[in-house]
Amino acid sequence: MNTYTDIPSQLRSLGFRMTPQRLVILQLLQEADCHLTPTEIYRLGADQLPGLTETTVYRTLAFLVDQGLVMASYTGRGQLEYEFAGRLHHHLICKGCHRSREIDHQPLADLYHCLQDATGYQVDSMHVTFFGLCPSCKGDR
Amino acid sequence: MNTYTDIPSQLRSLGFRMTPQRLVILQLLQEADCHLTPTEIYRLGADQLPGLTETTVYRTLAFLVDQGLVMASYTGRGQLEYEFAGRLHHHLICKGCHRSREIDHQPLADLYHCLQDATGYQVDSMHVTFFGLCPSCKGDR
DNA sequence: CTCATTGCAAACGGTTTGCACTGGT
DNA sequence: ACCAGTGCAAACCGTTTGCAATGAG
Repeated sequence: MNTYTDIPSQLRSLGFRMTPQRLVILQLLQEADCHLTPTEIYRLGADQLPGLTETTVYRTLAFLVDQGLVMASYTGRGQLEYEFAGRLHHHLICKGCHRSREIDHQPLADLYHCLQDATGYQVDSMHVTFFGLCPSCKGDR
Repeated sequence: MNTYTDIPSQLRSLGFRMTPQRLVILQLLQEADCHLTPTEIYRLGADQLPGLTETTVYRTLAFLVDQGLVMASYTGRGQLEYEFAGRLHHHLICKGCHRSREIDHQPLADLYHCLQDATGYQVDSMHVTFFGLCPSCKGDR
């Protein structure tokens, strides 16, 4: 996976530039322990880098996803959410409190192979989101 | 599961009403062999029932999801997609051509139990979408 | 007749676009 | 100096809301 420090040179070698905006957004995503929406990234980013615009946030996120540095997922909050693509893992979202919990990739690995064999698809979305009710919300319903 | 014909009385017994709008939208979803977006449902529905509005489509879909008659899912086309909640199945979406393919529920059943045991969550999202490349798109990349 | 449901119009919020300017290399 | 990347403003599009009118029961 990508360590943080070699990303700038990695991008430069491909003809891209490392700008303050990209740095701030990458740092935010790397330091966050949860998904962030474009709006959240814009608010947090504008604190550190006044003048940052939402346009740039969207363009930067699309760029980082293209480069495989960031992953997008939909967890039901209405906006896509983004996170640093560091580690293979998945999410289990509570429909009650919207809190999310990580799931290790291992239990899904077999399933992926099984799907590939059965369908002929090259299953490359290594990020799956499940929905359910967490233990503390289970009682409420 | 729900057969189509008993839905009207099912809703009436709960104090709701069966309107032409709800009927048309239910029929569309039941006859479609794929997911439909609110916009698609509006266009198809307005053909059969002139005067139908987008507002009504959105409200009706939310209502049908509440009643458990319809399921929503996000497949990456930007809008939520809806389908009749008849059968337990999942989807595998091709990132190349956006065509989708059904996956039987069986291979995932074990995984759900496994997740429930490991996390304590009551996993109730019985609809998962995977992404990948279909056999014919695999060559293009 | 009543109240759930609809239509209309307007607001809303997230996202995208065009274009001139800026700043990384 | 060049061109990738940004800011700004406006457009865009899907979705939601308020309110009066409608029509299913």
